[in-house]
Amino acid sequence: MRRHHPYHHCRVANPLFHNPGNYDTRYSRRIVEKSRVFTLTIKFVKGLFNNQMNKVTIKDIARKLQVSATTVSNALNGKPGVGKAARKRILQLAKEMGYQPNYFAKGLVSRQSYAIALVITNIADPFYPQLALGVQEKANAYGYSTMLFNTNHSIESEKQIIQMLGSKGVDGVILSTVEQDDPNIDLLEDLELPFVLVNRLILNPKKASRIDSVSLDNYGGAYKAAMHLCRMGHTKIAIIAGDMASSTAIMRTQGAKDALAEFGVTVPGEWFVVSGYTKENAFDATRHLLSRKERPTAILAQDDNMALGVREAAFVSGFKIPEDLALVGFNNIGFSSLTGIELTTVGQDQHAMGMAGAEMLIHKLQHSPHPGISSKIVMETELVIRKSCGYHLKTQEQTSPSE
Amino acid sequence: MRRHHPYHHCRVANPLFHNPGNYDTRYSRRIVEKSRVFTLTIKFVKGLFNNQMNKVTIKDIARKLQVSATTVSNALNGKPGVGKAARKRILQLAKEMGYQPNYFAKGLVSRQSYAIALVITNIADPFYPQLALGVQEKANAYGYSTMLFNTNHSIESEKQIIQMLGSKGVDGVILSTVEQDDPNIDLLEDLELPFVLVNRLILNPKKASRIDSVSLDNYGGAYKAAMHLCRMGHTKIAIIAGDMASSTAIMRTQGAKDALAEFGVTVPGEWFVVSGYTKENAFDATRHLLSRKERPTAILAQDDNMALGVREAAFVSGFKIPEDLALVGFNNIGFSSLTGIELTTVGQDQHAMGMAGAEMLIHKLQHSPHPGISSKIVMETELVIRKSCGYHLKTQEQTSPSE
DNA sequence: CCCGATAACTTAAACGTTCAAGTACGCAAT
DNA sequence: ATTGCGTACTTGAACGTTTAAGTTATCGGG
Repeated sequence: MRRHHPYHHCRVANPLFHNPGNYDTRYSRRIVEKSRVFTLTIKFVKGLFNNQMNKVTIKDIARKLQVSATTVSNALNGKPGVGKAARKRILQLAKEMGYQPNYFAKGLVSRQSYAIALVITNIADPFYPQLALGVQEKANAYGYSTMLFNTNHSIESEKQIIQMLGSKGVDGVILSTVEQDDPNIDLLEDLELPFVLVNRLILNPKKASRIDSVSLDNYGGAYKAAMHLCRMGHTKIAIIAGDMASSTAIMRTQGAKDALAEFGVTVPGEWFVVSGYTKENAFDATRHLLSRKERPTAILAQDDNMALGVREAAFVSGFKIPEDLALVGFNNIGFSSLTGIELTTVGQDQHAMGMAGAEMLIHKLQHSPHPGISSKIVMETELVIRKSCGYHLKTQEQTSPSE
Repeated sequence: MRRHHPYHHCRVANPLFHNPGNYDTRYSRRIVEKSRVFTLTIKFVKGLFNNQMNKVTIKDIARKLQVSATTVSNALNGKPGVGKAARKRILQLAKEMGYQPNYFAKGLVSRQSYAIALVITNIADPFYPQLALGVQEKANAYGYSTMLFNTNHSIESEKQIIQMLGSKGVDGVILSTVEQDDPNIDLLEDLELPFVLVNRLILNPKKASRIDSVSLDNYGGAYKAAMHLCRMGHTKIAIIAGDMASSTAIMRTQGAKDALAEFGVTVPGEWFVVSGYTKENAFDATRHLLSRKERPTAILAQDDNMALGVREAAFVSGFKIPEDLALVGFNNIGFSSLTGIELTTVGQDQHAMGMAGAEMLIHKLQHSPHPGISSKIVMETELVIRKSCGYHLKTQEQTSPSE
């Protein structure tokens, strides 16, 4: 007996086995292009559509109970000056009538929205969801809600977002800037919008003392990672950076170079590549890197996403990881621990970072005018050694020449 | 020459080579526990800390130009009834003084906040970031901002969020419910908060006709996936579901079972496992499944995360994928295409889904009272065949017995 | 018995905007 | 010259809440 439904003839799309080098972002792109939506609009009858919200206000409650609006307000907010009996009746009736305080009226007089904005480069980067979750959990715990904005690494778009926030009524901003010494920080200061930086650190000494931040010990993390490669005997090491504009990239580069310097290793110019922050960018950069005559034996990618791109490029170019090429990433995103990937990387706790950022901002909002104090949190990193660096194959480590 | 800095003695943490079976979420947990933060508080001098915002208002502008507030308002909003010269002067001065409209006052009278809420189960699930991005991009394009909330699969927490939203002044809600027939949908209706469902579909016919949604063709996707396994000759197939409460899981299960039924295959009770939505849940479930005497030759995981858990469990139990066990996932998250993972899965376009949801909600908000019309969008899926199902090893397919 | 203090309440203004209803004025048609 | 009308503008109320400054009534102490 044959069932009838629309999926009977199941189409097999883009069978990758026809395409053995299967690292392919065009693949996902193809899906995107192909995805169709079909809409069906259903009519139904509904008695009367009541568009205007017949919201119950404080005044409605006051009228019904023959008291003043102020008394109702005080009762609802647990303020003194309301008798026990009256308070009880008011709370009771408010509940019955389904009273919901009007957010706008409240905000208009109190000048507080209990909303904060989280402005990051891109929520689809696996680094950020955990951070966003941390921010949101902590904010919620304090009664704040969180608005999310993505700058897509564009200064211009960041500027627009911040300007918009100025009149959006958020109490404060948690920002992961696009660039080191981002001009939009000045904008935030001009707008007198309280903010903290997250995953970024201001290096400019003129501003640094003024600006709160929760950052990562990127220097130390990269130092440890590079040190590790040196100890494994590598001297031909390439670095693939996302950009050189953010404090993150600057510190990671510095940390790596300082570690290498201790072993007397330097990275030649053509082995220091600034590729952009995506897997695809790193893929292209690595293919190029590996096509030359002189090849590195190890690559430090400044981000796990990029490391995954390096990995794919190595495979496509016919190199094995770690046998032919050692690879170290940064961030310890969820997938780097999977069997077959086992990426050596530098770990941290994005969730805690988000929580710390939110806590810091809200503290600032609530205990506002501690003039002249700024605080910085720097979070520890941890080198997570897996198989992509080949450590499990080695029997003996090099020691630092200086030790 | 020895450089001095705090990272000289670089600690190597948790070397996984001591721990060969390295699938270990305790691993990341350990990092979380270990992550320390160190705070340094820096004092600096700042002239006078001006806490109260000396915001410029419409009245300030009006006073300076000797016109009424209404005229200023009209000029700024591009409304008619303002002379050319006056309009120009007003706009000019507003810019000079850095006028920012007060969001609360505006909202109080217009009853619009131009903010929508996106309520999902968990932003850290790789399914959602792309969706959130889509929502946010579309919302921004219409001048709306997006608030993000996570329910963590808890009905209670979802309820609290929605109740809070009632007085938070959002114009509408995009919701990915925790459960099929979620009681909080009634709550949203009671609060008269416009909403659309995303990644969910209401099956209950009494409510379905009233509720807007953007969902996935989960039935069709699962059907295709199961069909594929059958065509490859599998008859011993297990299904690992996240839950059986959401429409997603219900439809995926139904689709798979219908496809299997066409080949006369049924899934015995102990091979249909409801594990929970995480990689770890699926890992445990699979270990249990594979420890029995009678084992399936293929597993349908209803989610790529879970499929990755299945994969790790298979490796730990000593089985190879796809040789010993075929594996199919669902969602086509970014990492399923990596070399060495190459998960066969069902793809879709989360970004487009988010855009469609936002578009639908905003349309609803702006053309509000079309009484008696609800719309549903069902998005297509696509079977993405990679290596985890063993298709690349096969030479011949089975044909459906009914064909 | 009166005074001052405290508690329970009320009044009215304020927050910054929009909106409905007005006024004033110039200009064209009668 | 009067009417009518459109344009440029003003006035005052309204949105729902909080808050400062009242007004009563009650009570205990001297």
